[in-house]
Amino acid sequence: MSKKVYVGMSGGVDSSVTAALLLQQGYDVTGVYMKNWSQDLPGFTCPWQEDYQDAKRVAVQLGIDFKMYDFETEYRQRVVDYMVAGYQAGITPNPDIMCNQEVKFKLFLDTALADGADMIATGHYSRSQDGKLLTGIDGNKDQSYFLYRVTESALRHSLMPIGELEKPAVRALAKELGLATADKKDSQGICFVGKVGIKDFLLAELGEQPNGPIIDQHGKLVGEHDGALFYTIGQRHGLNVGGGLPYYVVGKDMAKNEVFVTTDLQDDRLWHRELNLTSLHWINQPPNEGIAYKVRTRYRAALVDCSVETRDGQFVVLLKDDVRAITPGQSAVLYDDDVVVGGGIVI
RNA sequence: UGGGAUGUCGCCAAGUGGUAAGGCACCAGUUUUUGGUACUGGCAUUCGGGGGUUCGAAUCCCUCCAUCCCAG
Repeated sequence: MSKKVYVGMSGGVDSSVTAALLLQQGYDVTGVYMKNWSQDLPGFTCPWQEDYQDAKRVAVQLGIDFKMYDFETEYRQRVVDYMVAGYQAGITPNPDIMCNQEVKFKLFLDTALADGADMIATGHYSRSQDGKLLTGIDGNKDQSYFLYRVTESALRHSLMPIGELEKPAVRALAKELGLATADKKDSQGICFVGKVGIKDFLLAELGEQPNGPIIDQHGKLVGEHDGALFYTIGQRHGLNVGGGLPYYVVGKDMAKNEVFVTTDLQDDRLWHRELNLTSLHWINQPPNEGIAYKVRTRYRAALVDCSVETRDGQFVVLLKDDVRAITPGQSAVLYDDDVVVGGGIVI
């Protein structure tokens, strides 16, 4: 009897093709739409119903079973609240990483298994092999960065067939199969952000924030911000201060509600050669000191040569090159060739 | 109150008689399953106000206003 796979179908092309491929490969496929968010926001109408319809349409085309899991409550608690709390604390969290850790590869997996599935599958550009997480073949789309917090056991129950393909091939396949989502524009990870903008979202969640000073590299007051928590390291726009060169955020003092900026691209505060990580997560084995790895400090950023060590009980990544705008709350992911070792959150 | 300097888009800033550079910010779009970055495009009929000279002025003259600095 063929294996029963539950495919997370978001209503996008990637997960549509994922389902189609698994079907071709002989799996007993069931499509599942995860309803994680449905709330409209000021100036934003949540498209979840359309997405649901698109996913269902593809399922019908493929002739597979289809169902919906409602994870709104959990998504709200484990992803959105986490994100909002992070911003309030002055850091810049990555909600999509949390979504994969908590929702897709925990809640969805557990629910699917309890429902009778043998495996789950997602439309990530990444590969899951023997409990290991590998980069996607398409170096341009590789999404393994978002998945470093997934566990080995979850990977053993997960399939990511799209990871073997390049994006154009996925599109072509969707077209060839005549899938309803073939020409659909790529969607965002979190439906409401990207469309609404993180600042507007936080404003809706937290309300107006107290204004505070924007201070440049000479200690000079150059402007006023409308809430330090809205700004992140390396950010250039949104400060509303001009005059010659662009200003980049290099730091914040949440207690004093101050934002520090610089016009000097060589400013020490903008470049780092070391990363201190917390909330470490290793998929199979922890990395070894003295071995060369590569690290990625933000999605789609270039991989940087590095090594690791523990110093005074603190896990440290030593970079071979300076990296710009290292941001607390963001994740650093270690790679050993095309294998994702794991990573942690920047302090 | 004397003496000096300056006033060009929200900010910085070219332009000293020939019909308003550029940068920042901002806005729009592209890239992107976080935030951010980057890229592309848009953005002063007008040069502190009012007179005058001239075919023609932000650029010359007069005057008023504002700001800054040094004196006191």
